[in-house]
Amino acid sequence: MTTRAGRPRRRNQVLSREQIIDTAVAMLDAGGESALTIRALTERLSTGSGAIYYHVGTRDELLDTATETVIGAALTTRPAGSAAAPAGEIRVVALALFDAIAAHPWLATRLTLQIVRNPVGPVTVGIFERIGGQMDALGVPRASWFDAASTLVHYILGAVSQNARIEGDTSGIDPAGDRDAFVDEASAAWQGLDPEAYPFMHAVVGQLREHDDREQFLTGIAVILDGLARLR
Amino acid sequence: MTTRAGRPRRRNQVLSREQIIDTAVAMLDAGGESALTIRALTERLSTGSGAIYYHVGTRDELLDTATETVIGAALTTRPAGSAAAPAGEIRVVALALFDAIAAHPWLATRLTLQIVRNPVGPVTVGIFERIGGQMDALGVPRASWFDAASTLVHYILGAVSQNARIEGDTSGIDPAGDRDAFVDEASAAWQGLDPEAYPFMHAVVGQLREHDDREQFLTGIAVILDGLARLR
DNA sequence: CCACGTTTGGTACAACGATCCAAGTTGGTG
DNA sequence: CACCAACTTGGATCGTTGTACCAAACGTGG
Repeated sequence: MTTRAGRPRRRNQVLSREQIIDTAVAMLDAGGESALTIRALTERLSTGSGAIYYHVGTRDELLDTATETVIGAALTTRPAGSAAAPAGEIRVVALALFDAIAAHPWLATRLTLQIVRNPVGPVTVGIFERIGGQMDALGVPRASWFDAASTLVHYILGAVSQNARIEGDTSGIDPAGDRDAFVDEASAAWQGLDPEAYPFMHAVVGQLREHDDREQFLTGIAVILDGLARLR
Repeated sequence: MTTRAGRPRRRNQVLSREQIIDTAVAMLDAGGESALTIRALTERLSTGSGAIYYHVGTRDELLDTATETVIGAALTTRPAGSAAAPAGEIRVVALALFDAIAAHPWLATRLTLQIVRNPVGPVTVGIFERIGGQMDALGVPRASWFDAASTLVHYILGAVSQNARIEGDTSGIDPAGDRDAFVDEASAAWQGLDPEAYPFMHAVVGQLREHDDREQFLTGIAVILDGLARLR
């Protein structure tokens, strides 16, 4: 019970970097990106802004770090347990990202922002390596590996970002109710469109009501895998 | 040359809504999202903030409106000239969006933000209708229309957003030089990764150097169309 | 010519991110 | 045991932002 440090706690460390990041993620989850202010963070941690900047730097760097932390954790799911089929491995990674963004909707914009500004960071590289590593076993010719992996990554990140939902308040105890209300509103809006200008939207409004986001997401992956199979 | 109004200019109208939006888009193109401040906008238009809020509302609404304007303009390319092949029509729409985001990089985050917050708006509906309208001619079974169109839209918007490039300053007279420098930096970073932990990144670093964004984007669409052909 | 709704320019305020600094804390050293 | 130096912390401060609000200017219909 003494202060013997299992981890290399160097000198006086009342506040840790991980603590700040975890709190930031919690605040982002609770109220979205606008809820993470330096002031609110210092108040919740009972500290000053100096400590925050000392440990994690600027607010933008904190958001990047939070993104890397969450995505990194999501990517550690099933670190190649028993060698599964390559298609299955891709599905596992894709669903891990899908669930991560469902739990942390603020990732929707932050993820693309990070990919655009820093395509060399651990987020992009980690996802790409994990997906691309299956190209060989998938039978994709070596010359098309980059194109094939890019197609999958673009689809996965696009679908995952666009499926994010932003709830206005934290009173949403029933997530299914939120989703139903959202689908109701969307289908009502689609139905109200001009049928002659938007024939397709009217044709599929029924499928909108019945579809399952997760299933549709996996269907898209299956479609792309089918398409990739023709590349050989 | 008198003040005879061709369009219904109602009363005293020194400042028009379109003027504000066009100026906002120009400022966004020049310096990114952070460059569009109400103050800078009022200064450039030689007016006050009251006029801005009267015409276009809050800053967030202005950004949404700017997004709708740019995307709407991009979607009017080839409003069904001569009935082309459905795959060609999809390519036209996809490339229009690709070029739009290349010309306006700030769309990368704003587009997903708008889709997430308002999936019923003209942006989402316009893209969806334009892509989905080709499902019938493409031979996709009616029951899969929604899934198929969603797959395409998710891929297109994902790829297009992730391909956006944000330049730091406006001194980039040579866009090709910017791109080469970017690819050089990225490939150097990929090369510097641990080859055992990231074998795939090392395997495709050569393809990264040689690839063309636009071609790769179209390859992905072709892959998905191939996959959709198997749905029948 | 008057009156009233429309449009405009500017002021004011609260909140934000970031910088800076002085005080506090701790482990090692003599 | 005393002391120093580096590390860590909390808060005060500054410049900037979005936006609510208001009074004057404007022009059109009566």
